[in-house]
Amino acid sequence: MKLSNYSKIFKALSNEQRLKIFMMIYKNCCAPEGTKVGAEFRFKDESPSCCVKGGLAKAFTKICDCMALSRSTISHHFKELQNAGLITCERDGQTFTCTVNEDVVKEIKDFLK
Amino acid sequence: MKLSNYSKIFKALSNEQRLKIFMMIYKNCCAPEGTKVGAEFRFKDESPSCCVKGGLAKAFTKICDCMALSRSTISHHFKELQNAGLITCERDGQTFTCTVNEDVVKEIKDFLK
DNA sequence: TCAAATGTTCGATGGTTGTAAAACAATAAG
DNA sequence: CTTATTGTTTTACAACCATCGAACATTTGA
Repeated sequence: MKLSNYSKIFKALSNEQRLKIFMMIYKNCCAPEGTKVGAEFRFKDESPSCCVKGGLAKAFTKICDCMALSRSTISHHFKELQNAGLITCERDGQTFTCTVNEDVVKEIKDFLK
Repeated sequence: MKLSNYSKIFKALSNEQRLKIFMMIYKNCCAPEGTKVGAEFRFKDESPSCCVKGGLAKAFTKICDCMALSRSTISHHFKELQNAGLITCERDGQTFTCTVNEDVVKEIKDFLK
């Protein structure tokens, strides 16, 4: 991966609100089976461990319920995260499903040796 | 570490030029003994493996020689990296020595589980 | 059919950022 | 002593960014 690509990823994570959005998705999708998600990144009215492998349903709505940002802003942040390659979103009718691109996360960790 | 702290670190790495500066220091200071530094992050007229544990001397000048940026801009970028806690710089007379805060780097990796 | 909900797109706006030039202070070299 | 080198600070400016509200298209529910 090129350097500019890494900086693009870091830029996507450089805004605190957007980082929170990413971490909520990340922690709820990518933690090892049975891991408890810390309070900081837990969705509303959701049990402490709700790790959903293979796509988080209703991601947009769930995030909206947790954050004091307008829907248009949240939509924008999702776009940025997609654009950086960190997540993939699919919308089928009213079902907005979101996946973390774990290989990209791994590349960041490898980049920092 | 607080979420805002992580976003601050990612912001410091979100600019491509600044990321390059950081990586040049990082790869030349923190690689395991004997590691060859890739061409991308090698200083000018320096051997492929020049890993300097415990502080890189003349970091500022070396970076200046590698990049097409004004000295004031590079100074600014160093400040940002320091401000994010990624590096520590010390100036004694004409000797500008620079160290990577490896524990901070480790925290980022841990953050991404 | 009508209303509510879900996400997107657009336009505006205030704030932040990357960059350079110039002036500077401190040190080193001739 | 004078000049060159190093790095900082200040100022300025164009580009970019985060945010919102409004208008919108789609889909679901009543």
